[in-house]
Amino acid sequence: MANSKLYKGSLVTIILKLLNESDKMYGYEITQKVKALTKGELKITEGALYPALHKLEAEGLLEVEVKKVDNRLRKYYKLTEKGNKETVSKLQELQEYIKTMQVLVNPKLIVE
Amino acid sequence: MANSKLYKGSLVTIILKLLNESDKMYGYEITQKVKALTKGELKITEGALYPALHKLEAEGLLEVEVKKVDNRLRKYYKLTEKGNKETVSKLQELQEYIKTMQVLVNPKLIVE
DNA sequence: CTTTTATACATAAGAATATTATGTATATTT
DNA sequence: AAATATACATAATATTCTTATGTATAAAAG
Repeated sequence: MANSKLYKGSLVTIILKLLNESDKMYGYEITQKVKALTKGELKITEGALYPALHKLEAEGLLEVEVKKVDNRLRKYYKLTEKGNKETVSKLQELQEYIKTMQVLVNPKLIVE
Repeated sequence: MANSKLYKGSLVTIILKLLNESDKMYGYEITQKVKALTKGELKITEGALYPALHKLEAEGLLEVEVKKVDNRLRKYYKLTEKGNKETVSKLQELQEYIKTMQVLVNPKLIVE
């Protein structure tokens, strides 16, 4: 997941936001979408993604629908109502994080 | 360290940048400085800070000078030359991270 | 004047998150 | 025919942090 350790902790935010836009997505699709959007800068590994999806489902933030396409399984995930709320919350946290880090790293600027 | 998991991975960047500005600081001073700059939003825990400082020292990014002030020990840390270079690198990574996350989270905006 | 809070270090046990490696299976491209 | 892409999954390990605990001195509060 990129050369930077900063991405640690960001995966759930990314998953939720992508599902928030695309209505429903399957795991492999998420990895490809992230790769494309970031021009290869960020690669979601399967060992991180699938356990994360399972956890979000167990928490009731995602619901699954299994489909067979071209004789292969796809597990489509979509946000529940709870998942939508959590998405908003996670995006706010991201904005807070960015603001706080800019204060720490550019202490001479006042960031509104 | 705040309510958000996003800070995971950011501690080294914070430490290096603060030392880059203040010439030398001791551990407790770092915790107080971060608390003050972020108005209490971010609190560096000792269980995270001290091992991180020891690791940075072991890697040759920091050097230590022990002083006794008011009959109490202080371990002053300052950046080595290698530490200065790493600071620049970590700050670039932070800017990259923020840019990438904004692409993922605001895919309709083009971020330069 | 005694207890609490602040200063200042440290480490160990455990939780959380991700990497790396491995496995299964089908479809497509070389 | 072999390699790559699609699509899922998990186990072992690494990394980072939280929580809890420990030591010790100084200052503030009751």
